[in-house]
Order: sequence, then C-alpha cells, then structure tokens
Amino acid sequence: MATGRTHRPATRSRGIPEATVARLPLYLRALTALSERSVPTVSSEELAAAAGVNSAKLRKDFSYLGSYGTRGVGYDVEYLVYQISRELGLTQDWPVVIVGIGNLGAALAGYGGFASRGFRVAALIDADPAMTGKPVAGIPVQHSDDLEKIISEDGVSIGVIATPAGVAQQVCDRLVAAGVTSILNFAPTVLSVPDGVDVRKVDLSIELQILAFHEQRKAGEESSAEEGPEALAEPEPAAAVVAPAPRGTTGTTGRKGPDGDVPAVMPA
Amino acid sequence: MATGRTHRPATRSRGIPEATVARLPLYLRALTALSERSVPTVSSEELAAAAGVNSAKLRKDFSYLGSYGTRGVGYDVEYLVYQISRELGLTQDWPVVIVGIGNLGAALAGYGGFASRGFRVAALIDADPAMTGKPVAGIPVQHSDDLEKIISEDGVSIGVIATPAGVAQQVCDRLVAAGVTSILNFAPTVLSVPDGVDVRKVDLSIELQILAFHEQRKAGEESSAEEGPEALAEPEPAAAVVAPAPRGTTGTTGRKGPDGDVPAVMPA
DNA sequence: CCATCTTTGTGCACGCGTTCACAAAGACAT
DNA sequence: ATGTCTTTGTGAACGCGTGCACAAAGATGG
Ligand SMILES: NC(=O)c1ccc[n+]([C@@H]2O[C@H](COP(=O)([O-])OP(=O)(O)OC[C@H]3O[C@@H](n4cnc5c(N)ncnc54)[C@H](O)[C@@H]3O)[C@@H](O)[C@H]2O)c1
Ligand SMILES: NC(=O)c1ccc[n+]([C@@H]2O[C@H](COP(=O)([O-])OP(=O)(O)OC[C@H]3O[C@@H](n4cnc5c(N)ncnc54)[C@H](O)[C@@H]3O)[C@@H](O)[C@H]2O)c1
Repeated sequence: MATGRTHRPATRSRGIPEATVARLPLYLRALTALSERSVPTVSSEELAAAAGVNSAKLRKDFSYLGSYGTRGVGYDVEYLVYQISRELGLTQDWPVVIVGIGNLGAALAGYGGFASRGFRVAALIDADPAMTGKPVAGIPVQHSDDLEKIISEDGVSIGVIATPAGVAQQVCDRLVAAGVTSILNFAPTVLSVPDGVDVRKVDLSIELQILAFHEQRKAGEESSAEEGPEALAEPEPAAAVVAPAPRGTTGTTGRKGPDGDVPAVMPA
Repeated sequence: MATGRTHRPATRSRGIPEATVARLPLYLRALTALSERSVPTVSSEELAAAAGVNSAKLRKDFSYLGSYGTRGVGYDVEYLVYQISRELGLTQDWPVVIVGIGNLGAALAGYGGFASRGFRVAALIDADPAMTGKPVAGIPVQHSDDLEKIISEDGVSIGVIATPAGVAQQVCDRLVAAGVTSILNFAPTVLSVPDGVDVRKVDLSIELQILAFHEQRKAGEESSAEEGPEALAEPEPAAAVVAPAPRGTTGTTGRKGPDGDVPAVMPA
C-alpha cells in the first residue's frame, strides 16, 4: 500500500476507526457500480465479495456509521451510497491544487478519477516559467510565485505534491503556510508538517520493494520446500564486515541544491 | 495510504512482520542519503527522525533482521544499507513489465525511481496497435498479443497494471497465467488472484477520499470548538428516508444481471 | 397471527503492532 | 583496569483490528 499517515497517533476522536475509513471508498466504489446497474439492495456477503473484504468486517464497518441495513434483506444501495458519501465528505466540493506539472503531475491533471467524486482540480502549479500559461489537460499552468494567492483565493485545503523530492519539503511548507491542511505526496520524501495537517504518501518505489521482498521469499521457499522454522532467507552469516557499498553513485534522489533539500537526517 | 495487500491472512512465516517490511524501504532511503554524505554511523534516534518513525519501533524492526548495532555508538550505515538491501531482495535484478502505456503508464516508464533499486523496466505493453513500436522513455512499446512471450522470455515476475479499470482483471489474469506472481495495480479495481500471487494497489482516488474525511472532521471541530463526545459530523438527523432509491423493477433479489463485466459483484 | 428463514449487528477472543522503560553491552576516558 | 556514559535490544503492557459465531430482528408465506 502506498499508504501511510503521518503524525496523529491514531487517537482518533470518538469516531470511525482509521482502518474503516480507509475501506469506505472501496465500499463506495462497489456500491456505485451496483447503483449504475440499478440493483436496489445488496447483502453484506455480496458487497464484501465485491470489495474484497470479509463480510463480518464490512458489517462492523457499517455499524460505525449507524445501522443502515435491514435484517433478512440487506442494505439499500442508494441510501448507503449517500451515507458513505456524506461521511467521507464527498457531498461537498473539494478544490485541489497540483504542484509540479511534470510527467506525473500532467498525468494526474488529466485523471478522470479526480472529478468523479467531488474533487476539482482548482489549479496546476509549476516553477518552470516555460510552462506558465501552457494548458495541461485543459487547465492553464500557473507559476509557483502565485501559489499563496491561488490557495487563499480558491479556498484550497488539499494539495498534491508531484515535484522532485529535493523541493518537496519546501513546497509543502509553502502549501501549509498558505492554508492547505491535507497533502498527498508523490515525492519520495518524508514530509514534516505541523499538527493538524494530514499527509498521505504514494510511493511507487516502496511498493515495488515490498513486492520484491515477498517475491524473494517465494523463490526461497520454493527451493527449500517444506522446511522447519528458519533456514530460509539467510544464505550465509555474511561474516561481519561485508558491505561493499556498490550503489552510491547516481541515485535517483539526486540531491542538488546547496540548501538542505534532501530528506536525510534531521539537523536536530 | 495507497497500500493494501490482498489475500495472505497475515500469517507470515517465521519471518519479518509485514509492518516492518513496509518500513524497511523507508529506512533504506534515509540510510542511502546518509551514505552519500559519507556519514559512518547513525543512532536509532537520528535515523528514526529521518524516517519519520518512533526510535523504539526502528530498533525493534532492526532486531528482526538480527542485531546490527553497536551499543553506545549506533548503526554502521554502509553495513545496514547492505543488510536491508539484501533482506528486501534488492541485490538482485528484478525485471518489471508495465501494461497500459497511457498517461500514467508513460510517466511510470520514465520514472527514475524504478532503476534506482534493482528494478528494470523489461518491457512496455499496450493493446493499442498505433503504439506498437513507438518508443516511450526510450523503450519501444510492444503489443499485448506478445504479453505471454515477453514475460516468459525475460523471466518477469513483477507486473505493473496501468490500464483502464475495465480491463484490469483480464490483464491481471493473463499476467498471472504467464508467470507473474507480484502485481502493482494502479487501476481502481479489486483484483482477484490465486494464492501465491501478491497484489498491491495504488489508488489516488481512495487517498483523496481519506484526506477529505479528515478534512471534513477538522472543519467540523472548528465550528463546534470544544464539544463533548459527538455533535459533530452530524449536520442533521437527515430525517430517515432521503436516498432517492429508483427501484421498482426487479424483485428483491436483484443479484447480478446479465454478466459480471464491471468490478461489481463477484460471480461467486 | 404464527412459523420459518434470511441476514444483520455485535460480543468476544485472539493476534499483531506500538510504545514505554530499563537492563545490559560496549565505547571511551582516566 | 575501572568507572562513566551512551545507546542498543527487548520484556511487557496496551490498544487496535480482525474474524468467528450467534442471538435478535425482520421479511415472507401460510
Ligand atoms: N513519474 C512517475 O511515475 C513517478 C512515480 C512515483 C513518484 N514520482 C515522483 O513524483 C515526482 C515528480 O515526478 P515526475 O516524473 O513528474 O518528474 P518531472 O521532473 O517530470 O516533473 C517535476 C516537475 O516539478 C516542477 N518543479 C520543480 N521544482 C518545483 C517547485 N519548487 N515548485 C513547483 N514545481 C516545481 C518541474 O518544473 C517539473 O515540471 C518526483 O518526486 C518523483 O520521484 C514519479
Ligand atoms: N492518470 C492518472 O493520474 C491516474 C491516477 C491514478 C490511477 N489511474 C488509473 O490508471 C489507469 C490508467 O490511467 P491513464 O490515465 O494512463 O489512462 P489512459 O487511457 O491514458 O491509458 C490507458 C492505456 O491502456 C491501454 N490499454 C487499454 N486496454 C488494454 C489492454 N487490454 N492491454 C494493454 N493495454 C491496454 C490503452 O491503449 C491506453 O494506452 C486507469 O485505470 C486510471 O484509472 C490513473
């Protein structure tokens, strides 16, 4: 999962568990598909299968929203769509700014999934003067000098960062200072933000590495078929000092500026 | 988090906890940055700050890998980079195919983060004949007819799906049948795969909806400053019947209509 | 109005993950 | 060699999330 919250020690208020919140969009998607087919009601078993979760889990999730089901029948699709949408805050309009209109930013700008659920691309922002004014996905790119103005004028509270990692923290700082309180970060960096600001990250590289880990496990188990406790994934004691430090040349993180731009260690 | 595993009831073998595995790439990134600065050792406190986690958690995570620290000093950066890389399977080459070279797929193809850690884009695959042979990010796009051949010839075990949601499941099926055992899915669909295949998803829309939920909460708390238990996020009792349910057609058991074509209900 | 059958809502137990707190290990100075 | 000081490694407690299993609710049919 390219997920990951920051801050907020999971001490959510007297509300819905974080894990449940993360599944609500999944239910909503499945329900929307049913709605489009004009299916009137759905059982927890059916809906759970469509969302890829356990039916008991789904029922418990819905119980946090209140009891919107009818025993012996199931859940009213339309009503549930409405309830979940309202709970997630999708009944209102959420203007979003995307900062960093490169390869990824441009793809995001044109993504239909944005507009589908109350999210509206309010502005595209880039630091490159050559891009200013140029339309991307029908929306003219604005220069980052105007970032603060754009955010305050449109009342934007959600920002998407798709800039190089080196400048992500400073872009984040400017967004937060301008009033943004929710950030979706695509740059491979740990962002630090003040309390009250939510950060979620999407990190392709991390996802791949997790897959690689499991992939390696599979390959290991394969060779050592049925084995006891360990004996796998531990080729050798590896002596004590090995680390040849092969990589270390041109990383992707390509730090560049003289300033503290890289994630690295906090100056404490 | 755009995360989300599928299957595998978290009953990992006598190995590293899933939560720890998900953090290893984070540590690795911070360590790599330190390595590039030629920092020889780092304490759990410093590294934890750089990775944005609790130091006790970091130490426990490392304890699962074995004890690679020196009390009173900290951890050897180079050695730790090597150990984590090895544990994640990054010391070997992982050929990856990307299926669906549209806006997103093209951005992914040109992403430097791929090559940085042992991942190599082995092939770009698209169903559009007009794209066949056309180079994207320096790699010629191949037609999806050759999908099976490409995967078996290059020994690809990791596939990235960036096709429209409607065809994601069938693309997934073909990938799995051809030998892919790890899938990173960008399409907004729940993929069903046989045991032994890992699926991770990256879902922009879900991330935004989660942010919107918290954003709405913040707005609610703001207005009702210091309040008791509830009284927030509940604008109105909303009567009882609101949902404009269409119904009236099929009987109670709407079930699945003609055929399952959308992510909707599982055909059981 | 009663019997039966379906499906919800949830009590409960269990396991994973997180965090605190501290003993032990080792570096370093004297 | 001994003492001091830093930092690791982990035992233990706690809370969250998950899934089983079942009683209760309500629809449906007679
Ligand atoms: N391309 C991908 O598939 C992909 C995948 C995962 C993560 N990422 C990450 O997303 C980020 C963007 O990737 P990309 O491939 O689009 O890179 P890119 O170089 O194509 O685009 C970066 C854009 O950010 C702009 N920019 C630079 N500094 C800025 C600033 N201070 N303010 C505003 N805009 C600024 C640049 O002008 C450029 O247009 C990177 O951090 C990358 O690691 C990319
Ligand atoms: N663009 C984004 O920022 C973004 C963000 C999140 C998720 N997504 C999801 O990623 C997917 C792709 O998005 P996109 O914007 O690149 O769409 P797109 O339409 O630009 O690209 C889709 C590509 O897939 C190809 N394709 C279609 N059927 C195929 C098949 N059976 N086999 C192989 N290739 C096939 C098409 O030819 C096209 O090139 C969608 O599911 C979208 O919802 C996109």
